[in-house]
Amino acid sequence: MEKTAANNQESLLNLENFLCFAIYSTANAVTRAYQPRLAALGLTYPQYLVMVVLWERENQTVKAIGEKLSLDSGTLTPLLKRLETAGLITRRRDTVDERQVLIALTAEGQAMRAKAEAVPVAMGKAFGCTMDEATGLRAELMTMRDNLLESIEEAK
Amino acid sequence: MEKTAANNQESLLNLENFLCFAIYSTANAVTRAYQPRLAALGLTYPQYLVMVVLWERENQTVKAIGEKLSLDSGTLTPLLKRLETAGLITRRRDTVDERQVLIALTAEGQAMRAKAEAVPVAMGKAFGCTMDEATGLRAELMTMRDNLLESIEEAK
DNA sequence: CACAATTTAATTGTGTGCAATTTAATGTGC
DNA sequence: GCACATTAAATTGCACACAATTAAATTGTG
Repeated sequence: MEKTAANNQESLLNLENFLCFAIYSTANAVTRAYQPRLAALGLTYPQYLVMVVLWERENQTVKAIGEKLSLDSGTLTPLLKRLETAGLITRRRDTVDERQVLIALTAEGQAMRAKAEAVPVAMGKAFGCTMDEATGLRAELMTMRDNLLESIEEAK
Repeated sequence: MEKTAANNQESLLNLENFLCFAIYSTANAVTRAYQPRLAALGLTYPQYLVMVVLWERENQTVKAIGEKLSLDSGTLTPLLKRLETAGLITRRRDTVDERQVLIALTAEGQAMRAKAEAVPVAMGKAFGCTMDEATGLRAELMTMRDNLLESIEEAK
């Protein structure tokens, strides 16, 4: 047996055992798998998530969107500008609190929702798991995500 | 009850129900959670994964590393150049097949392994799950990843 | 009410990811 | 043995992520 391989079976530094890599690699695969269907709408995967948040409720601030998606203004500001350029949303300063920027859907942005409904349906098959498995996995992941975010806060 | 919210309970377009978002968001949290500990080694999270692959076996081609991490040369080439600049690896053309580039560890790259052993141990707590939960989740995610990658290939 | 602390976005800079293309080397079919 | 396909990296261009900083508005406090 090869020495290096033997060492690694005992080692914690084994990619095969990395939960973090499983998450990382699956996330990359998700983005790639969605890409062809979202390209038909002219959206990237993160842009699609922002649109989903806006289809749930109009006139949200950048901060509110960021909290739901765990993204900061450094990511969202340029992304939202692209959605604005694409004619899907509008951005305007809140007249009551001018620190805030309110994001609203244009008619085109609203209209896209109907087409977007087909995306999760089509993608369901690609995941290759049952609805129950998906529900369970989602819950486990969200708990883990919250644990990770908490540990980041604690470290500050 | 608000109309939009009521519609969304029936809708598939509900962020709360998105397995893909749970994966995406957890992956972002993983990268952020690792960052402080990896910064002590001078590595980013993807750079750390490349180093893990190289600690498992020396003298791998860019392609071999890419297959293990599901990353292409567009991502790896600049990343590997940075690791080379940092003095952790060497890059040299295979003399037998000059299309290939072989990546090897420097003494410094080898030496970093000892420090890196502490990272998974420290991160284990941040995930907030048992070893068994982690093992099960990892297996489910890797299966799903393979399903997604397969569906991408089929679409071609 | 002055003024420091806080909050919200935007900006800057670095490092991924990935599609698409290019370049060079190797295989292959005839 | 030579055109043609295939393969491996590199390159180009675009869009995230995120740390760190900046700018402007609001809040809190004495």
